[in-house]
Amino acid sequence: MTKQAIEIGLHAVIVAMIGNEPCILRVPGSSSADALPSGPFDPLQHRTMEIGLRQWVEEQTALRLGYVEQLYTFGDRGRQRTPGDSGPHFVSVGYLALTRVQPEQMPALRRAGGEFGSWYDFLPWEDWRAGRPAMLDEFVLPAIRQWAARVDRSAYASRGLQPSARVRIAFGTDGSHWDEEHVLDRYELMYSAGLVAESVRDGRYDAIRAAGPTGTAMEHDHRRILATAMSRLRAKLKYRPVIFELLPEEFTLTELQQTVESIFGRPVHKQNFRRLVEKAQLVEPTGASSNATGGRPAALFRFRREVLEERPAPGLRVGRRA
Amino acid sequence: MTKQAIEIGLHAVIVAMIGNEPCILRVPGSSSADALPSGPFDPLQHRTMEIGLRQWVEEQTALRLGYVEQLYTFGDRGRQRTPGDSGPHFVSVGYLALTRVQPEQMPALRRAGGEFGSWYDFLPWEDWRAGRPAMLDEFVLPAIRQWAARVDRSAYASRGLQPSARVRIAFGTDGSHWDEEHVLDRYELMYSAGLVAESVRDGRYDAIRAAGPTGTAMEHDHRRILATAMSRLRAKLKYRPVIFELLPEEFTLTELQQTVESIFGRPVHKQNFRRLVEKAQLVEPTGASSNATGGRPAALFRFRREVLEERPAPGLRVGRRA
DNA sequence: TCAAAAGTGTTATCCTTACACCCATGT
DNA sequence: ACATGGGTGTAAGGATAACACTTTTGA
Repeated sequence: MTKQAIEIGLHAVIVAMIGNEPCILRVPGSSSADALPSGPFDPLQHRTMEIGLRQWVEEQTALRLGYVEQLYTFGDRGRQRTPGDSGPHFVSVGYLALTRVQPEQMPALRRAGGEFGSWYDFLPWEDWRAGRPAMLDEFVLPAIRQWAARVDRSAYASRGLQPSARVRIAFGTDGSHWDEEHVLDRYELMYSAGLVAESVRDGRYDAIRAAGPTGTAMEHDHRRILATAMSRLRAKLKYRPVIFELLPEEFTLTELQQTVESIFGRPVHKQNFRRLVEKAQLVEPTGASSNATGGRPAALFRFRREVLEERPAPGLRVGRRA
Repeated sequence: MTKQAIEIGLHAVIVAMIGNEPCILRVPGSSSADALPSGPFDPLQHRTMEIGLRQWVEEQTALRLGYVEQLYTFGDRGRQRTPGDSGPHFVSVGYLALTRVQPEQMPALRRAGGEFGSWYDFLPWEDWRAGRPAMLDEFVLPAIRQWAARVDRSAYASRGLQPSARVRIAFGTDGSHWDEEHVLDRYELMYSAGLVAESVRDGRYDAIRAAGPTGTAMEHDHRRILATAMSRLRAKLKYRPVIFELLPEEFTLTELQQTVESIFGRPVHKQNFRRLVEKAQLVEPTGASSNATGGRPAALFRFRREVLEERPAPGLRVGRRA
């Protein structure tokens, strides 16, 4: 066993709702691109990686993290492109973390270099709340189909599905439907097809057409980690009540629905959503109501923590279509 | 950033069917306990950890791995208990891998030190194929309930669910049903309650009653990694056709059903299972039939690889009950 | 002819989806 | 009164779960 000087980096996708927008904390990267907040893991100081992560995030940002979940560990040599191959090597562990932000926390964050921005700035094609994004048909799909047709049956496609089949499933074309959980597949296909700035930067031979409105780039593979986090969170919502980690203590049903819609990136059906919430006994009325929005006042609810003890998989299994 | 000499270990839960038993490859550990096969990750040699894993497994065992999936990364200092706190530290990455074994491969494996054994040797309470295991009511549940009652409302239970609620959900008592996917929760509760040999070995203060038929112990936290792998595989089967990685090219529907039952550790309903397989168009008849079992000959089928291109989540969504 | 396993047909129930209308408040 | 968002009832269709019997072979 050759002993390598390996360093472990922890990268966090820290999600919070700001207004109606699902946002992530971003920091300036060492190049000009944005980066995810990250820190080292020192096994001398912290018993587990999650404890280490919580500590440096809370120290540097004063945010209290709620739900935290490990996403994936990348050991790629290509990740950190040091020219030549000696020197330390990196392994990075991605984490998803949910939190709440008060407006008064923002200036302190900004002084520390961080800032919350909509996650759809980075992956704009994932936002279907106002309908199917035009960029898909105008730019992404034509380009990616062309790429897929070119590499189908090439060495690249030797193992597993043909690229064009992967495109069909990931992007919901030709009879498949758009599945909001396939965020990572879509990002990876776009990367392979040279449709995001990162593929050009990484010098992939396929990167020949990176131009177009394909979102803000990030350092290293941080946008990939973000895509992983979105996939996981969108999936998780359906069987765990983590959505309440993003909401205030009290909220209206419409706020709950809008938060779900923001995360899923698509509208959901109002009546069915409410029936679902009611049947799952996820919330209880506080008795109070809110007239903040300028129509009929809405009843306020709170999360019924007891469901955790009552039901095996208390999530929001919202249906496919709005 | 303090630079630590950290080593990355890759640990593999390599699953294959032998007869009707789901088996994992086990190797002798450095103490007397069994261990999972593992190897170092050297970023100089391998571009990604998965490539590294495939290579040393294939070199050492001559097994060709099919589906491979990363499970979880542990960075615990407590894992490798070097007395004192200097020296190298370890991070271990767990993997699930599926393969097929021919009988003629077994002697070579054994010479290399490895051997396949039923995964239920390690987690016997997970096997409900012949009905609810008696050990649950005779030993596990009384002991674990006693532990839960004792630590409820103690510091241990400060965050999240009360231990007794966790027990209720994980073990399906008091109105909950047994969910075959909760393998990891059950193992972790048993570890905390001191019901497996590992908790005694690790010197946990709760480890006071480790005695009883709670399966073969493993080195370090390998049994925990196995539990993670079982959870993931049982969940995965429901939406990805990975079961076919464990079956021969041609198989009867009963063999398919028995393989699913072995992995899930419970019987499934025959007619509904067949209807499910048919509706999902997962298999096609080869035309041939097999009279190996001593009754009416069974038609042989093969996996229809095309489903991968046709359906978004082609798995075996078998129902809850037999 | 009987044991052993393969293979099928039907129904009740629940869940999902889709539909459109009434209600309470502020301006 | 009207605009704005809050809030509900109902029915069709499909999926799930439960039921028991017939068929084909080898011994």
